[in-house]
Amino acid sequence: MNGTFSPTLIDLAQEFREALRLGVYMFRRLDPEGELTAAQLSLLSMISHSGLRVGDIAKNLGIKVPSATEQIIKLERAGLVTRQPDPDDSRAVQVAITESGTAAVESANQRRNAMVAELLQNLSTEEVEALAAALPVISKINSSFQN
Amino acid sequence: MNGTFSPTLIDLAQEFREALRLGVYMFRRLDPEGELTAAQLSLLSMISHSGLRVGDIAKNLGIKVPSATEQIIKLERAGLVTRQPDPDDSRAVQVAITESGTAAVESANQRRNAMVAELLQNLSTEEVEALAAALPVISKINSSFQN
DNA sequence: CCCTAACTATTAGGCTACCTAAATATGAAC
DNA sequence: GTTCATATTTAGGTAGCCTAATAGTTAGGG
Repeated sequence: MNGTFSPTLIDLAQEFREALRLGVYMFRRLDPEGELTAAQLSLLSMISHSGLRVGDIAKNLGIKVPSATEQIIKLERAGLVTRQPDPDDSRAVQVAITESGTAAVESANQRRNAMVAELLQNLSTEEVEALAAALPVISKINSSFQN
Repeated sequence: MNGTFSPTLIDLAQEFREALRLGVYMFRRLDPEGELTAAQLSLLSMISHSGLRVGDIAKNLGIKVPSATEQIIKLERAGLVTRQPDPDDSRAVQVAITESGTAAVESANQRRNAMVAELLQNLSTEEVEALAAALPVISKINSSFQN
């Protein structure tokens, strides 16, 4: 399964892989003195419009259910989400964001977006355009990865 | 510090941040039944051409020195790198890859690049080009993040 | 010289965010 | 009304970071 791909594609793959690695570090650093960790912000953002069941949260985040439970319990202790049995299926648990959760998301999002925007400011117009054009592609790649 | 950026830049920042989050999961999944973890592969790839000191490795990976030491010790135990005092400066430690380390890097790189290449195959020519154009930009952003 | 300050790496201890396997409880189907 | 499937939690483990403290080495100034 190795000669199957063109050399240029393999090169791009390697470069993409390295970019992913760098991205992991950038994402982590985007969590300064923050009230919310990056993972918590992702979870909260997801349920900010409507509550979801634990399993759905895990699926959307691309993590296993116990990992989602763990995060949710932490957020519940912090008063940022509530957990209530799903009225339609008492096996399931509905997770909803609280007012203070919403406030935390907004402030964290603002601060982080400002941080990122500051980094993006150092780019040339062409670089910004190149980045903007590629982001949907990255999102597409991720979808196809999920299976 | 919030009205400082143009709305489009803020939007891009948000989109970029989400792409980073997706990237974190993709990167993690890129580590199947592998002999090497993603972090180990990055480290080994870095020293595959010439040995480096622990501090340089940490710097290049964007992690702190103790974290690099930890990884290096694991790799040494696995027989993939050697550690020797730097002849020019006995405070420092030269880390070099072993033959079996080189073999591990090659096989892991091949398998992972093939995995990524498979994902990239589903993209159109334009999408591939967009991605290729953006990767250097991402790398640049990361550098400016390092300070 | 030697003493102090600067540097390099390691050790110790801690944390986040994942994971798998097993337990619990509810729902569904025959 | 068992039995099988589904949803979540609990328990225990791991990777990969971090900071603070320690030990050894080098370099510079008096």
